Amino acid sequence: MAGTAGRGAERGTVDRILDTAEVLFAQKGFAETSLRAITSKAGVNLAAVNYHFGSKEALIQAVFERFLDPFCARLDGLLTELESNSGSVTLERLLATLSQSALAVQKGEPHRVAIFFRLSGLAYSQAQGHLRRFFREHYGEVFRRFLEQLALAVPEVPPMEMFWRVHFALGATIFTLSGMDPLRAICRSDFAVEVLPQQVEERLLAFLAGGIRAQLPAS
Amino acid sequence: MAGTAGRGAERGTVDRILDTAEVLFAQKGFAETSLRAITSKAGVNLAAVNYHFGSKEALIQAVFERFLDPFCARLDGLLTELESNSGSVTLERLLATLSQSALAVQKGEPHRVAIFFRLSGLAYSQAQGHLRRFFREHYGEVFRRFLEQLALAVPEVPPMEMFWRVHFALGATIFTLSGMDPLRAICRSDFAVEVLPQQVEERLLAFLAGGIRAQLPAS
DNA sequence: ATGCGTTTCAAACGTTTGTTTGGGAGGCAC
DNA sequence: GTGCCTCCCAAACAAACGTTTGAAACGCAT
Repeated sequence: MAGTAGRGAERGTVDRILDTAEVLFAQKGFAETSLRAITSKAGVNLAAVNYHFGSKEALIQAVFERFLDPFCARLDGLLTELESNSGSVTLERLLATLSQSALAVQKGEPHRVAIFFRLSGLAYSQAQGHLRRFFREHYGEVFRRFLEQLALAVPEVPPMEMFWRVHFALGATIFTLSGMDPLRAICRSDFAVEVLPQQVEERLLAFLAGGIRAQLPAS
Repeated sequence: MAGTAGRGAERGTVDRILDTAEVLFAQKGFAETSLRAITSKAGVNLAAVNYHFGSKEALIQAVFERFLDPFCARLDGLLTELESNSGSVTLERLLATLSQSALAVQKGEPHRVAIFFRLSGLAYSQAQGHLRRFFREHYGEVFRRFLEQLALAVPEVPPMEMFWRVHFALGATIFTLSGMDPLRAICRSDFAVEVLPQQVEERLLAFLAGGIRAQLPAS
């Protein structure tokens, strides 16, 4: 076992593995991506993965940590900022905060946003146990605080109704953004229009706000 | 190779394989489910899969066909019914039609609805090529007709905007319903309330209608 | 009973998988 | 130099995978 961070000098083995793994995982899924595919494309030895990370499972978790740690740190900061200006948080502002946190952590590489959500979608549908637990333990607290602010912003929606609507919104986000590139390609061929990721984000936020504020069902 | 349908008498090998495969695929994903796991749990010989279906890929497609063929047939019928009553289709009615089609094809086994959507989600995120093509070729036409009716029901949303909102809605649906059971469990422990699948459906439809009709973004 | 097509079976096939091994560079302390 | 620790490498490992094989068992018409 060794330190999990590159020593700061030139791009080291650990980072080359993580960079390649996140792309391949996003393209083909976890089980469908072999360590040999990762290591050969990264230009490192096959044994390097088990040496630096311990196992394939640990590598998968490391890939997520590199995404989620800065994301949650950023979100955490923005949330405390919002909490200090008490009372005046709108739903739109809250959603924008969320997407800002996601965008901010990908410095200069917008295509990594798609990878980020693609991986999240895979984690949600493929995670048998170890990833689910990992998420809840590491990032559950920030999520709970976000829900608190959300209840404050939209008090007319009762808690349990909000619980479900948050998951509907989560689904729409992950699902769409994980297939962002193919969808933009369809849009290009069917409507002859080039749609920027930022415009997709605007559209999505409008949709989510409408859904969360929707009229309550009869029951 | 042989006929792909059981001969009508008692539950045959082919059906036992399909029944087991759909459950295991939904639980663990396609790549993570081995033919040995399927055949041993189904109580049939390992070679039976390759004998009756030809390959694992063909088995996956067969599982989807058993779900989607009746679903699309049902949806197709309901659509032509709506098309005859020209002009007066509301968005809510259209969404209800969709969910009716999904519910109707699972006679007496409501838990299969969850499996159905879980598989759809997996197909969307794991499909590398063969499944995507398969869907587009077999069920693209019905989908196009549904979009047509949708544009008629909500004319204030321009086509391209609607394109994105449909995929947002698709994401919310597949994502949530594929994780329906775990979410209901959380709801039970956090709110001490038992939520029926039908109530989830009502909530989802309200959310989707709100999102699709949401105010258009500034851009 | 004989023959034929269909289905089942245990066993083996060749690959590919994640992981482990033992040795050998390279850098730094002493 | 000698030791020591970190890292890299080619090779091998055992296990699991999808698929194929050839023979046995079945159903059914003749």
